Amino acid sequence: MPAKMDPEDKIIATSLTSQVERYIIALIRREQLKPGDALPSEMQLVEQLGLSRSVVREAFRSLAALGIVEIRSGRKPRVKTFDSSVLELLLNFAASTAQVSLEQILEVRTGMEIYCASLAAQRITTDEEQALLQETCSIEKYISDPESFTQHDLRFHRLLAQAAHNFLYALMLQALHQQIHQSITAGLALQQSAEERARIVTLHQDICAAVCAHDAEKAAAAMRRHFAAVEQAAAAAAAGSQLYIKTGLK
Amino acid sequence: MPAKMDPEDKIIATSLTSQVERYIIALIRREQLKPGDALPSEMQLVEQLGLSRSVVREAFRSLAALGIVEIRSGRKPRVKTFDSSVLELLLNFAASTAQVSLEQILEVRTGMEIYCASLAAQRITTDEEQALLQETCSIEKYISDPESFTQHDLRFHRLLAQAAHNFLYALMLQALHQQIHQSITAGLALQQSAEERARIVTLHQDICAAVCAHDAEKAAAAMRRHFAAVEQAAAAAAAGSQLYIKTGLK
DNA sequence: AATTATCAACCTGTCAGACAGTCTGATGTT
DNA sequence: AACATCAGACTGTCTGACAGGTTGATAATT
Repeated sequence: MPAKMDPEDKIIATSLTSQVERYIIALIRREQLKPGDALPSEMQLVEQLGLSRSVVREAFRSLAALGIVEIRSGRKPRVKTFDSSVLELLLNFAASTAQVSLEQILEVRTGMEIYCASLAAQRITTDEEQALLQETCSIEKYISDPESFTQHDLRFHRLLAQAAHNFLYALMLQALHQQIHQSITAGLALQQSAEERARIVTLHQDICAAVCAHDAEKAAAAMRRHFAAVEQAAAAAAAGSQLYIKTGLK
Repeated sequence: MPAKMDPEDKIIATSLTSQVERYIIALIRREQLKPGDALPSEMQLVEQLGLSRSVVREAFRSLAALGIVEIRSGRKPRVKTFDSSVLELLLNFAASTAQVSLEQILEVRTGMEIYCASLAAQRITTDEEQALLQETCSIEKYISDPESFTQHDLRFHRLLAQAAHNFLYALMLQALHQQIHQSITAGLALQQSAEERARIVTLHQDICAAVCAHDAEKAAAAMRRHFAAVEQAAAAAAAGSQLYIKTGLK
């Protein structure tokens, strides 16, 4: 076991596994490996580093958990394409352990979506305009079906994030959306009334129009109005449920 | 840049280790464990689930990589307090493998900071006002020392995130800041001229004043101006470096 | 009695070897 | 040239073992 530990490293006191993690990350960076590229197999690294297989295995599994590499039985580990799943998992966990509240998530989403709308207005392509228009119609069409309505609403916002042509925005918003959607289906969030949904349709049409007109200012303003309405509805719902609790009336 | 799911996700990759991961997460949720609470030891879970120790170990290490649990030699695993380190690691990796560009990070930061400023204006406490004011002075004071200047600039924005009283904002902005700071120190980002720094000081003073005056509108507007300036400087720097490359002149 | 020192039990970190199931690419067949 | 087959490589899981860190109760000291 030629695992030479410098005494100076004891301050960091990192486990061998963590060191191997960093080694692999450094390897990816050094070799400029791209998503899909193969990494050394466990045994190759074992021989190369003179460590036991457990250590190398755990390092790979940790990186897999972070969504950095992909490991599947029988195949060499590969660099993985980044996606929102890890972020979703973390957000989900943070929310379910009450370290982060739904209000906080919604606030973050608000800030991101407003700016995202103005970016989308500047960058949207004609194809994306088509898709956005169609989705806006779908939202209106399914106004009476809360389930589909929510579904199309989320899709609308996802299209907008794509139109901003910023991968990180699409990624983060996707994670936030997923978390919010989950809260909604769990009945933890606002139940929208028909009037509220009608207003939301109008607001979405405003957003769509502004974005397609490449008017960043108007798009941001419309999105601001949208989230102001959402916030208002959420506050009303919270107050309403309290009233319901207090009075026992509907 | 599609945020679509791979069709290979159709069947959940259910290795035993992944199942144990989910089991532990479910356990934390079910028992409503809070950060710092102890989890079952490896051996306890081994007996409880009738699996080998490797499987349980790898599950714990994966969760540790995600920042969900904390494992240290000799001690039982504990639920960990959420922090930005995982997000930083992921962002750092995404940036270094060119899956995400610095511009994209900066854009996300822009959207978040603008809204964050308006939230801060509504929620800042007098103590936080004090700290913000002091930091604003520090920025001005160290205007001639780029290193300290950047340091205080980051601190200013961190204080603002705290004043917004939204843990998620603080968390995400911290991760974005760290990544941007790293790019700056690596010389990958803009080198600010003295005039630019002077302008930034003014803009920070504007932000500070608006926030302390509890004027959300003005705070957002000031922050927008700030990032418009940053963006402009970045664009100029990019054009300048291109010019430098092309002409060989300074 | 209060404080400190000690130690045993528990726990994680690492190593070694083994076997089963999966995947890939080369080989051979049609 | 297209296809079927198969050996080799690779990961998933299990068992057993030992070193070293951590903790809390017990014993020793003041």
